[in-house]
Amino acid sequence: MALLTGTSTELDRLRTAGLRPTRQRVALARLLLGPGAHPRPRHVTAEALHIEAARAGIKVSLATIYNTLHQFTGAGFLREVVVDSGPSYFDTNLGEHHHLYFEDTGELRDVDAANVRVTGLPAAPRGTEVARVDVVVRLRHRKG
Amino acid sequence: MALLTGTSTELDRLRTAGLRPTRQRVALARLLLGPGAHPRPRHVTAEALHIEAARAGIKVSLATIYNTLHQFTGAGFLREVVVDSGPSYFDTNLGEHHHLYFEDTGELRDVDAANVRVTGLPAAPRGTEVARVDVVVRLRHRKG
DNA sequence: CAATAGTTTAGAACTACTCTAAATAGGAAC
DNA sequence: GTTCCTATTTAGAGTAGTTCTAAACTATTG
Repeated sequence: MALLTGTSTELDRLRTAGLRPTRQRVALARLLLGPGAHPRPRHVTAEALHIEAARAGIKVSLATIYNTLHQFTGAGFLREVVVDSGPSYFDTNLGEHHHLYFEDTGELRDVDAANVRVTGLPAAPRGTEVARVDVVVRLRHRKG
Repeated sequence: MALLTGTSTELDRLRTAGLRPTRQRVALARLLLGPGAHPRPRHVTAEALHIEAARAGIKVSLATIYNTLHQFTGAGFLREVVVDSGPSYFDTNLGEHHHLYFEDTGELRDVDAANVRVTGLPAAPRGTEVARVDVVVRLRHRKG
């Protein structure tokens, strides 16, 4: 009874994405994508997720954390965000959005793209298409 | 005579910025910022600059390349751009501008900000100010 | 030109990942 | 269930990009 409690939403999502629902993947999917897991949207680093998983009693190596984060990104469950050197963030917010980046703390906050309009950008050059337009508002502690 | 040829513009810029005009810094300033050095704007990585300097007969260690790039950035001679994991780019374009990023090749191209308008962004939260708004258009090879 | 403080350097160290090859574990077939 | 096969996981080595350290060097001041 204990093993199969809870919805198997995550299990189904994994299977649909062609990912075998292993213990590690299911557990990480619950942590990141499960209902009421953490307040979302979240911006998690591999290192942070590794620690969080360990605290939750999930035994998973760092290599698997990286593999899984990339597989989830490929499957469209997450979005990778790089704003500066240092670790990548994986964002659970899949909607169109941009970011507020606090340079002093490294904190990343979402900005719904619904209200934001970017005009005057050039057309995509021949042979290319726009994958995404990222807007990052870099904030620093007000001086003075 | 040979040692002091050329304008000493770079030398003065360094001094004004409080940077002692050492052989290495002057040589790198000429490569990056000097008139007619390379077509500009440029997006150079530390590694690429190290190789370029070596080819130009400038003996400079990689550590100094990194130090100098950061000092130049601090002095406002360069701007650091991070678009994905991998090396940082240092941009000689100091005007307001955004970037086209070719995901397949890693190429970075400037977009003059004069024509671009970004509206609907939230105000900077209390105690912070906007350091910069970066727009990155991510391009990929058109599929299909 | 000597003193001194800022610079440079080689090489070690470090961070954030990725790879490798062996062990493990889903899941289909019986 | 048991067997088999392949996907997955893992520890640990390896790598890229960058920073640190402590000693050697050099631009400037007196």
